[in-house]
Amino acid sequence: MLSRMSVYTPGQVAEETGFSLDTLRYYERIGLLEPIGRNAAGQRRFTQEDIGWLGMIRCLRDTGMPIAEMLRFAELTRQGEHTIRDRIALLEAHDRRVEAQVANLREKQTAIRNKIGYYRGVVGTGRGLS
Amino acid sequence: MLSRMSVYTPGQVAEETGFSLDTLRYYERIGLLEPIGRNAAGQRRFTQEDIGWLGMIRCLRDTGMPIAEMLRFAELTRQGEHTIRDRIALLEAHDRRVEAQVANLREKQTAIRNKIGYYRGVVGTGRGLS
DNA sequence: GCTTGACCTGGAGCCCGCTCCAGGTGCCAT
DNA sequence: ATGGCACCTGGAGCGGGCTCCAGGTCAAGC
Repeated sequence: MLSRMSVYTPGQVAEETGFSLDTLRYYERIGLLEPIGRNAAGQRRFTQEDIGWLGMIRCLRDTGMPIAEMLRFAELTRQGEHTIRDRIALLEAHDRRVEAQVANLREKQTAIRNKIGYYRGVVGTGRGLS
Repeated sequence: MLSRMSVYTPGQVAEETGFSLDTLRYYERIGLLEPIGRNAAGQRRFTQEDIGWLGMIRCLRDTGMPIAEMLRFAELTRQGEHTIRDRIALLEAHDRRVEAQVANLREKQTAIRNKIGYYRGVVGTGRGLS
């Protein structure tokens, strides 16, 4: 415990973010994370900021954004403040896709529930309807 | 137009269901569809029932069910009415996963919208906050 | 009778997003 | 000083779900 100055080992970050060690390394390799700081021995030490960024990545991934587009977002972010409007546009477009996703999910879920209801009717009466 | 007796060519089915020709053939190959009827020339002719089943497949796929599990469902269906309770259980379990999916999507979407709001604040005031 | 187009088959290939591996280094506790 | 463990690297491999291809068959229209 020599540093309470908010750095985290790969293991801790994996634990906290739910990404595997391999995935964290992979994301750094492809440039989705910018190069993570290292200690004297060459081991990664993540900052609070890295973890925040990983939180964003987690949101985008979980909502189905492909890596290529997350890379685009990462690049914009690296380019500084003059890209904020582009970032807003990107996130809004994504938000719309998420909305569509939810709508589709709900629609299909309704159909599945209808099927369940139909099956219940069949077992309920003890005789097949189709 | 020799048959109005409800059979459909692969092209028509692809059109209607949104599955590609290759995907339809693939699904038949792996047993997700049972063997599709053929005309004299060996070309597939889908029935209304086939199309109905494809509708179910579409629901399950769009809600993220893996093919392996759809195969299990297909197998149960083929085995007849005594598997209906199992089918209900399978669909209910899936329905719960869909519910969780939607909840997760909504949660992440909220975070994304917050980020958009934050970015708006930044461009709005013309000065960065982070 | 010839072209065009929709279809057929078996099998190879592809993309995505990781995941695993071998071989090696360094820190820490006993 | 020795063992164990967390970590390192570059590169290969994998699983899921299609997608594409070559080479061939038939049917209908010009």
